[in-house]
Amino acid sequence: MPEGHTIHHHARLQRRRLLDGPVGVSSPQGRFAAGAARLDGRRIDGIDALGKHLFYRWEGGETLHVHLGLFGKFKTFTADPPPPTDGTRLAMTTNGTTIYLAGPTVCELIDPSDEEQIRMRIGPDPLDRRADPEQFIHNLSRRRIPIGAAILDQKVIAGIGNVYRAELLFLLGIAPQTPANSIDAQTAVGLWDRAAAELRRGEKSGRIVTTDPADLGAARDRDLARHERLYVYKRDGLPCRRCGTKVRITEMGNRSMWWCPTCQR
DNA sequence: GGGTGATGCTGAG
DNA sequence: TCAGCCTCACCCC
Repeated sequence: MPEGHTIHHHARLQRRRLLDGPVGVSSPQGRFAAGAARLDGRRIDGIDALGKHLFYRWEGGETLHVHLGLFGKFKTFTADPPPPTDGTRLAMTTNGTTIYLAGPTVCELIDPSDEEQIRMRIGPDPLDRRADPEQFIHNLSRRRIPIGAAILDQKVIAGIGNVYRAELLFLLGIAPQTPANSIDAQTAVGLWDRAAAELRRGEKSGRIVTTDPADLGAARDRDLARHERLYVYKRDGLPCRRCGTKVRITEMGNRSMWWCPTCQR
């Protein structure tokens, strides 16, 4: 699940659940046992999301850094949590809410200089109100790589993953092979604005929906079936929803990229 | 019950 | 460029 919208979604929900009182912390799997022991029983003062990174501010000055990677998942229970699975790295419990974290790439305590380094190496996050779109435009202008590879690079723009990159380029009608530095400023601003809008939409529901429900005879995003939510992602060989051309798949930036050769020129 | 793939990223070579 | 790492849901038998 984890692109930027997921991370911000979890941050928002967990702020609501976890900031109320002392948090019981453990590591059922054991791989975060030492960290859990340090945090157990303390309060959380705040939870920040930046791109695909989560930062938990614990009472006493500790910062917990979590990155879900490809497999990481949070599970939240508001009553009677089941026993944690073998892979549960972190369990947090407060006021009847239990949150399990399994499969993260990163779950570690960091100090301010570590956090500074992480912040230095990621680009502007469209879900961050203080982010500067000019920085994104500047970053694009300095890369000769294809736009399809550039927007997956977290140093260029933070929070975009493989689903959003394919969908955003389709929505903007940009061929993924277009060199990033040949994108004009107006198009780049359009891309930024659309990224922000789509990520906000995904953040609300916790799922990625880029299609227009009205086009598919539905009233709301949530009424769409799974296969109706996206324009091109994983739809290779199927007709483009806009023009009927077969959706293509190409490798780009080590990942599969789906696009419509007619709509994206 | 086994095999597989996935919305990510790093570090070695 | 590529192997490696994290875990689990889903498919097929």
